[in-house]
Parts: sequence; structure tokens; C-alpha cells
Amino acid sequence: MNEHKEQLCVAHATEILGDKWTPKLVLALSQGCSGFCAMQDESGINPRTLSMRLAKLESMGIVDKNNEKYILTKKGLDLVPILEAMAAWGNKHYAGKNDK
Amino acid sequence: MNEHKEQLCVAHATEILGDKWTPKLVLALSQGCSGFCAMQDESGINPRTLSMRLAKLESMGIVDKNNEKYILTKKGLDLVPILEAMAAWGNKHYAGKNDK
DNA sequence: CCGAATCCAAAGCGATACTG
DNA sequence: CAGTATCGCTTTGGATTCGG
Repeated sequence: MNEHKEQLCVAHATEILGDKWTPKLVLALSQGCSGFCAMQDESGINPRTLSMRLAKLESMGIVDKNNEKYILTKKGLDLVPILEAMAAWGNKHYAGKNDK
Repeated sequence: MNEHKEQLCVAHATEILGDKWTPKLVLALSQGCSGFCAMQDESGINPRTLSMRLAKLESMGIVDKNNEKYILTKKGLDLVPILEAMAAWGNKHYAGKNDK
């Protein structure tokens, strides 16, 4: 992959993961959270923003919505390893600084 | 790693990568770009924002600045595999849609 | 070439109240 | 429980100008 293309492809991922709350949200979804209010409680995100995030995720094919339950699609599940890599990075470079 | 800790660690990474332009910037740095105006030309980012991003990256130990040249630290280099994972995701799910 | 300063428009988001 | 509507503030960042 050349540099230019790499930047373009990264842009697709950051369009999702760059939104505030979304990484946390995808993680919550990957851990079995599926209801609106459950996510709200779990993440502390306000209803307005949560609604906007879920709508965007749905429109981009990251989550499927079925009778008010949200689940990650394959495309969404493919995001999880990235989040885990991020977590590993944070853990490595901030270990013990604020994870209690 | 438990779920709560994972979310906290991810937050560290998103505090950096969630900023507009920063992923592109780190990628440019990893590819040898080191001068202010060079980055400006390469990325299309305006000087004000570029300056802010570099300052933040420097303050967080992601880049080192020596006589007006910027280079990634070890911590910054550890970010690159994540960006590559993002690029792979984008390439997989958006292949042929806009990478020309 | 490097970068700081100023100005300003727009987006983002939190709080809250409300409906089904 | 699952969302939508309104409001107003705060942050972001783009354009531009200027000085080292």
C-alpha cells in the first residue's frame, strides 16, 4: 500500500473512531451491551449524542438494529482488534498512571 | 484486561488519534516528513492547527523536536501499527470505493 | 522556511424536558 | 425502556496576516 492510499484508508477508520464516545461505544457493543438505556448507563453518554452515534454507526453498516437491539456487524467486529491495539498502547505507555 | 480498564486505555489513544488531522500527521512523520512547511504542504493542514497538533504531540511525548525538525519518539512509533490496522480495515471495507 | 496572533463561523455536545 | 426536541454554551478549526 502506498503512502497516499494508506492515508485515505486510515481516514475511513477515523471517520468512525474519531468521534467522541464512539470507541467506547463499540467496545460496549462488543461486550454484549445492546439496549439504548443500558449503553447510556454503561458509558455515561447523554441520550442525544448516543442517538446520533448509533444512527451514524447504523448508516455506515457498523451496527445492525433489530427491534431496538443493537449488534455489531462483521464490519463492526473488525474494528475491535484495532480498539484492542489502542488499549494495548495505552496500557503500555500509561500503565499505573490512572487505571485503577 | 477487564472491560473497564480496556476503555480507559483506549481513551489514551483516542485522545491523540481522535483529533482531526493527527492520524494523517503521525503517518506523515513516520514516513520521514519532518519540517513544518513540508507537513503543511503534504497534508493540507493550516499552520495554526498544525502548530497546535505538534505542540500537543510534543507535550505528550509522541514527537521530539530538535532544531525545528520533528521526529516520532518510541511512543509515537508504537502508534504506527495501529494506524496500519486502521488502514487495513479501511482498505478491506472500502476497497475500490474511493482509493484511486 | 518556521511559526505565532487574531478573528470569526460553525460544529459539537451537555443538560434537560418530554413523548410513546 | 427507547428515544426525540430544544437551548445555549464551549470548543474547534479555517482563513489570513504578520514577524523571526
